[in-house]
Amino acid sequence: MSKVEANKKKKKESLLNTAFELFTTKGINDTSISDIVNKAGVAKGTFYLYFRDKYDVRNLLISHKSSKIFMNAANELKKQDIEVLEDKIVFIVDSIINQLAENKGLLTFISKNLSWGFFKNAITNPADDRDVDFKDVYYKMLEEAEYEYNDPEIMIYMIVEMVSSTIYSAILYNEPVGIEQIKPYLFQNIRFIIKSHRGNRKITENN
Amino acid sequence: MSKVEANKKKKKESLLNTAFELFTTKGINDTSISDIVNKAGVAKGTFYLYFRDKYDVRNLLISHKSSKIFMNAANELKKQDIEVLEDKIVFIVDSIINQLAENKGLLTFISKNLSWGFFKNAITNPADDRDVDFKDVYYKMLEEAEYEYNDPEIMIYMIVEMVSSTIYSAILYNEPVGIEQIKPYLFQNIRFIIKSHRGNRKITENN
Amino acid sequence: MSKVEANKKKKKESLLNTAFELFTTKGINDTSISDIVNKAGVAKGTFYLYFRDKYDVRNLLISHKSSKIFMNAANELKKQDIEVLEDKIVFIVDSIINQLAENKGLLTFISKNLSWGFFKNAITNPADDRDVDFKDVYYKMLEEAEYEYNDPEIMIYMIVEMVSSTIYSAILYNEPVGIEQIKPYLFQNIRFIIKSHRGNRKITENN
Amino acid sequence: MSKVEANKKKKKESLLNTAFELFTTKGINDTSISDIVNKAGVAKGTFYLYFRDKYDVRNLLISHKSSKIFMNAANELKKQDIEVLEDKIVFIVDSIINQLAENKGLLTFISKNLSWGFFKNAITNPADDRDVDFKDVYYKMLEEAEYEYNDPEIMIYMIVEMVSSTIYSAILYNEPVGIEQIKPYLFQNIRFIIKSHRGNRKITENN
DNA sequence: TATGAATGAGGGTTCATTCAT
DNA sequence: CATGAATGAACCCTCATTCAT
Repeated sequence: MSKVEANKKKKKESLLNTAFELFTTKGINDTSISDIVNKAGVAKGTFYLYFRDKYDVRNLLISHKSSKIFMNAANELKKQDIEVLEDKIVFIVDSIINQLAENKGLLTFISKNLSWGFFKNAITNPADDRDVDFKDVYYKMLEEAEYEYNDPEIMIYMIVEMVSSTIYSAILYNEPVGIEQIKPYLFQNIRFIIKSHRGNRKITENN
Repeated sequence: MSKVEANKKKKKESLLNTAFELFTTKGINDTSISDIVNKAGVAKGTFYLYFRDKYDVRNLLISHKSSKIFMNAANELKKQDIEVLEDKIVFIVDSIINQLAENKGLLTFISKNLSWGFFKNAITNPADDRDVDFKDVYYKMLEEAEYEYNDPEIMIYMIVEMVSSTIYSAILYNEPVGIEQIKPYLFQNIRFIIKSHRGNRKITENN
Repeated sequence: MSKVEANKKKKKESLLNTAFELFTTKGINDTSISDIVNKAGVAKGTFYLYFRDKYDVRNLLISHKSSKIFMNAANELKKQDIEVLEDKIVFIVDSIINQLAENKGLLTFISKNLSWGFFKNAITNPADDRDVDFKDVYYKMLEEAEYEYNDPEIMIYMIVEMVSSTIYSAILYNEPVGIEQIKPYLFQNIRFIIKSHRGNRKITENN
Repeated sequence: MSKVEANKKKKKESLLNTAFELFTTKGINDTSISDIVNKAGVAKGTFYLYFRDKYDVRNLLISHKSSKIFMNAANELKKQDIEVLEDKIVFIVDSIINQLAENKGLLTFISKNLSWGFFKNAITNPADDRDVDFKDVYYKMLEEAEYEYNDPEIMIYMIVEMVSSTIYSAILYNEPVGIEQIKPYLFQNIRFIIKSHRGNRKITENN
């Protein structure tokens, strides 16, 4: 029984991995279900046992992959000794950018398919146990911060949108300039956005 | 001769309009060339007299439509009596946002299909005589400004990307909040971006 | 399992037969894949499960059909008691001619589509287990012959080309004369070709 | 008026030449009428003023081109001082082979499209004033010969078929051997064919 | 569960032919 | 005579989906 379960999981996993590879290399439009099952080495009918269609696969992949990226960044952050909120967020963004710069297929895939609504949902309702809850991390960071912040959701929205749209062409096409040249401006803007949402300084026991 | 020429223009125009309508309602992936020609009332072969494929149509449409929007904004600006660079740009952005809020199909269409590389090309190499040269307008605004500006291309890139990505979900889904609530933050960020690129004050005859 | 396999074979066979019928009546250029599948009573997609395109079908048909013809001739020869090489080859040619005279569609089809390169390949690399290896038979005949022969490949090439080109218009159009009137000349020429390639008489135990 | 006539002729000529170039390089199946008129620089409708379809063009071209080749060979022969019929025919064949070996596109074109019936018609009913009457030349050669010949039409048929089918793969693919290696066998066979049709020696005034 | 043969609608594209100019 | 815009039938081929095994 457990063996059967394991086998099923393996098959699903294999389909997801194969689909991801094809989506990031050929694009989702040019990837057929035939392509996926052939490469994964399973029968066509099997695909429909696990997924409704390829867009179903895409959604799962985006959730997993973006969650993974964020988790990596969050884990990196933990190892550091950073206190100020701005520094933390910039650190995370920097880590995410670096991961995406290393994996341009993934960047294309996510950029072309990610919408804010979906992102918000994916990141706050983890589909998989191993997926991280971004919202938790974010609000914990805010709690630990020295200041209070107004409209924190708008704040993170602006940051996410600015970052996600800005890095795409810089990483992929070095347009208008390479990602490393964009970073200083980007980080400066992030800091500004955060600062502009800043409220009162919190009164803590330490003060 | 002129009659034939006029007829050709009309036919091409008709195809473009029909394609636009279908692209904005059904999406480009779900729009077939058959759909377009059927709705436009021409034969299938006729499509290929004017366009290479539907992506060719898409590119032309994006160029025309985004140029049109910008032109409207620029014309509005002329009627105002605004002097400061920040104010001018915010005014233009505001006008563009308002136009897109009025035409959500267009917003979807442009957002899903516009890339910076293409935008840059389209807007600086107008395909049509009636299309405006955005670059000209931008650099003229810089010339007239009180200050000099560093890396003006990066500056406009950041603004364009931030605006284009931010307004999408706010206008279409009121997520995370409605566009009117986003605007103050957006404009504030724009002003900050501009300010952070500011160089020396220019020495003019008036000083 | 076996039932499925049998069904597949039947379907492929059906497509091949239908294609053959259409190719020989309408010609390959005027036969579309739609024609084939309609007549065979299968779906269009099914065609592509078995063949790459109609030229793939053509090649298979030529291989099978020409192999079949030759096999019939060879089998007939076995029943005879013919010793001399010239007589053997003339017998085979005669048998082939008679078969083609009986089936003019096949003659047209083969003549219009057979090239020496393809023939050589098809006949020496049988695609199907049931297809005969012409080369084997030929070289065995040479071995059993009383004499040795120079350039046997050129010899058979000349014979094949002369026969194949000569009989076409004689059989189909009685031009310049009917096939029966051509035969004496043809056989005479074959004998001459063979004789002109003759080398030494072999030394056998009987001598 | 004459100028108009000349212009018409020029246009037709241009279409024929262009079609020939395309037929010999891309093949007749892959050449569309659009291709022809585009390359020839005339309007599509113009094509239909001169030809019924592309097969009409093909037939004209085959007549002209094969007539031209034969005419060249016959003219070469005149310059020689050859008396014996066998030598004359071998000389002509050799000349034709050499011409085709120099122009492989033409060889493919003619081989793929020439049938004996058509050849006979084309060569005995010259379409153009400048086209040569092969039959005349042939029968004149027979008249001048030392012997009488039986079934001269079969004789030339056998020769033409054997030559035309034999040289194709030798010239184009060096299969089974190159054309120069085939020639000795070919010429030997031609001589044999002629000899085998030989009748009585003619009684002439010189004897 | 897993298979993969079969389907057939529908996609993009080409092209010979016509005909108003 | 010459043009070339317009046609639309017909082509090849793909592919998501089903279902008997």
